[in-house]
Amino acid sequence: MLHRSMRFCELATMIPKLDRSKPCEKVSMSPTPPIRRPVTLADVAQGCGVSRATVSLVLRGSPLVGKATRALVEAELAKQGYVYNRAAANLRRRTSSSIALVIHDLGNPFFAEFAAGVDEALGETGFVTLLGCSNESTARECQVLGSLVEHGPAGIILSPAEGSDTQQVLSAIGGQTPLLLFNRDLEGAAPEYAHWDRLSMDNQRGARLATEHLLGLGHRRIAFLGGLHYATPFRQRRQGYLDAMHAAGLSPQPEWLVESAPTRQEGARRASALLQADPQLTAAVCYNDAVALGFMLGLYANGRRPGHDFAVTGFDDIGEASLSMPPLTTLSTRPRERGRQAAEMILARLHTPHTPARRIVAPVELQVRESSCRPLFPA
Amino acid sequence: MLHRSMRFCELATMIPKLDRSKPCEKVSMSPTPPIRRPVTLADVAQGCGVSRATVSLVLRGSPLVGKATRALVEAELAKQGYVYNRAAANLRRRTSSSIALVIHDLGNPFFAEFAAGVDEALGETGFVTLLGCSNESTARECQVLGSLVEHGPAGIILSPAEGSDTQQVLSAIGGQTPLLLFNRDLEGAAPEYAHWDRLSMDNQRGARLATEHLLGLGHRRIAFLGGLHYATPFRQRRQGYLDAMHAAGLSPQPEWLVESAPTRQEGARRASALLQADPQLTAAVCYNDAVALGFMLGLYANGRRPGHDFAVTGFDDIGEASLSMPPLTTLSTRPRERGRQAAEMILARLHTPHTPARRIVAPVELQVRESSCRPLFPA
DNA sequence: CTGAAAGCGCTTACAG
DNA sequence: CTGAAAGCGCTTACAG
Repeated sequence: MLHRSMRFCELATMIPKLDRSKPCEKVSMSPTPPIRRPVTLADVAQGCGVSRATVSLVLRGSPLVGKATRALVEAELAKQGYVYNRAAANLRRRTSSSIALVIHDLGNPFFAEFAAGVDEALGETGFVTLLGCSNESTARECQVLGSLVEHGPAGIILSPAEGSDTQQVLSAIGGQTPLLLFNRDLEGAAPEYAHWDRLSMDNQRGARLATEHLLGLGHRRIAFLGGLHYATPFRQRRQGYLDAMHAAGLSPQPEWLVESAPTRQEGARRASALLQADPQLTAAVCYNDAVALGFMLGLYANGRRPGHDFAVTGFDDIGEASLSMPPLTTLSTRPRERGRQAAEMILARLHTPHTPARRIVAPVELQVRESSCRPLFPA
Repeated sequence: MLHRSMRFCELATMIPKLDRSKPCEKVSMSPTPPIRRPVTLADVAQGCGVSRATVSLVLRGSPLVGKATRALVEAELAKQGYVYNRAAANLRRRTSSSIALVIHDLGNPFFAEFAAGVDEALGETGFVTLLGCSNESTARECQVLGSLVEHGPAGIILSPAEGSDTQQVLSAIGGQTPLLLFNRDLEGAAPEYAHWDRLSMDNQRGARLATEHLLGLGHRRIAFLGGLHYATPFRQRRQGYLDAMHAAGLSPQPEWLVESAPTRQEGARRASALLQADPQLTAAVCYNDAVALGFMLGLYANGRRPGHDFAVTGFDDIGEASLSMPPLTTLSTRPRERGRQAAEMILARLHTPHTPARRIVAPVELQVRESSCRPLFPA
């Protein structure tokens, strides 16, 4: 931790000093506007002949200050174009008005939507989002956490990179700041830090619902496509699929379980192989909507018609499945709402720091399309 | 502006005061770890019997401090788990280590990738990203800018909401902080603020290249699909299409120009109508990859085979077109690189505040697929 | 090479 | 109802 601090402090020396100290000598021919020292409370106070304290009280809407004085000060604030320096106020009050949000893959629209939800909810409460992207690297995650924590966030929302563990995270943030884990768990569970809140999706139940839906339509040869085995959500979703199959007395064939990166590209690429491995397949549960969409394109390219001769369902992590193409019956995870929920959880933690950790598993909703097709090949 | 400040100041009173002042009375049975007052330079200084100044010098890597002292201090820093308070340092030094990033639609993967690029490049320089989402609302954009500017960012990167104008933005940020406009221009050009940097994509040339590519393959009846007329990039892209068509001596039919929201849903929905309006169409330039992908699905659903009997090209804003389905010849805009570029531009502005504004139009690259098809219906 | 002191822009008891 | 003063956690000339 020492080294981290050191490194970032040294980085600070690279940051140019914005020299706003000397009032600008206005050169009339210069087309660029002069850089002025930002106006402070003291400037405003002097401008209208009251004390800094009074100006501060006006700003904070205190009832202690008289009507006339208030009007005077407000006019002066507007006139000088005063901008509140929240960093200074936070320092003095020992408060924070920011929350750090560390995302392992912002390029993934699921997490982008999540981030938008977090920011939206925080903004409504007067908090600001400190963004950090780890790009699925635990090393970068540590750096980013270390850097953000120096800005004194009141809390951290972390969607951990694959493989990041409790000790790493802990030593990066120092154990003072409340943390909320989103979507994934950390490795190396350390029970003494079980006070971290958690928010995740009910992946297992969702996959079970989707599989049961297909079984209910009469499908028997159902594939589970996409996702990589090291990801927690993958294991949970696959388990839900297996649960439903086993409960129906079916043994999924090994070739029905196909791992792939959770992308359209891979979904599309797997279609031919899957249809060759078992031409009798009539349905698939897809790991997420990206895989499902790619798989649908792959089906088309192989002369199949999803929704007519092949049933596809999948998790609608990203919102892609809400595409108006009918075949997909989807499992909705509503990432933006999850973002708002995460924001509310971490803010709640600030008011009640000593409450036991909350572990929320958000429900997943099956949205059935009319066109969900029955199998062409009876079992 | 006054009212804005006021509102946010009042919001501040909602922010709970993290009372870290009194050292925790450790209750041994409590399972939650004690909240300690964060350790400061003074604590460390006292802990190893040097002055605060010395500790500060050690942190900042100054050569002025002796080897032995340095080692002593470093040990103490590690022992106490010191976390640098960058806000305090920034206050004292009158510097800033953050950049505000305001995005009108983070759910759009193009802007999510852009944001990731910004954050990546900023992180490498020791800066932190203050995120704000305007959700395509100019009112929220003003709020968000007002809130972020109170945190004293060294610069602002703004991807403006549709319809936001110079005066609004200016009065929200106060005219002191350097600003970079990404992707869109503001309405109500005010020449005195022409010092704002701009970064956008060469939409017109890109669309022209794509159209010329199709013309070169022999296509004559080419549609331009998707996008909404009020968006600047739409008008630029459509203009590029029109330029190429006119240069080839062709007059695009009115029914070839179809506006729609830039989504897969709309792209898919427009396919049938477009094929009915002119069954002789052999190719389309799509506004972006979302539209193109939806349109491809729509073609399949209408019994056409993109890449075989219909040529599709489009802007690959989002990276969707890099889907391994062959039909799309794409125009790459590389949003993540644009993000890095924006970060570099705004950081450069800090070193050279009085340089004239830079207006960069990033090139767009045509990536031709082998499978680009020739028209089935000769002109 | 190290320490005492002033100050960044705010807030907040405490007098008056 | 208003003002003088202390202090949040740092940095930085300036002495020594």
